[in-house]
Amino acid sequence: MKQQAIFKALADPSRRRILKLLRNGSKTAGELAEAFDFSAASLSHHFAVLKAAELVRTERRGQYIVYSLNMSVFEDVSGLVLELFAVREDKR
Amino acid sequence: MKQQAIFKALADPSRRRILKLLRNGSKTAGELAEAFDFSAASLSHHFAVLKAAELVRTERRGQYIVYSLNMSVFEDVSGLVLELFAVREDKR
DNA sequence: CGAATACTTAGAAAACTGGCTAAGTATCTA
DNA sequence: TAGATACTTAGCCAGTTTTCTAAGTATTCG
Repeated sequence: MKQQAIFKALADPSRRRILKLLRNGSKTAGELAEAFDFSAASLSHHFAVLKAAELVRTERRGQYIVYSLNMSVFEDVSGLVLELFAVREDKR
Repeated sequence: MKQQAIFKALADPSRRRILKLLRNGSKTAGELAEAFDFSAASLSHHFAVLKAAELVRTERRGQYIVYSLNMSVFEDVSGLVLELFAVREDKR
């Protein structure tokens, strides 16, 4: 789990919006792009950041690339947040 | 609740470390500074970011300034994370 | 094969971040 | 009141991030 990559990915509002758009199911890059004003290239950059954090997974379907939430990282994220506040002996 | 301020504040590893240091109780700016290598001024900047996100509260005690976790925001943060992944009708 | 579609990668500019030093404010103590 | 202590604020600089356009890759279809 790439803690820093995850928090960094979540720091941008557009990327959080992408995650929310994916909550109800996978979407192609193009479908996601419809929700945003900036260029496909900029979107693609955001996808890359989300992928680096393993928050999303991709799958090529013909000429399309389908993005979906990586739910297994969700637990990691929840754990990280808990860890920030939960009282315990310092581990580091 | 300042969503963007919260995610931005959590994006920096030093700031997450500050939060962890505060889990077991309040600390003065000076006590916190002992855990870091950089200048008091830089630390102070990080404190300001955490305060802007309302993740910490401060209280002056004589010449010291005491920092403590603002636990009431903890629920907000958890909620924000849940919201990113939980399936539901898009609200925005 | 060649053109069209769907994305990504590269490279550059503008804005933001995170560090520093120096200077300023608040409080205590002699 | 003067000096020391504990922080914060201001201003600066280097490195990162976010956006764009242009160029490149993968896949489909005629």
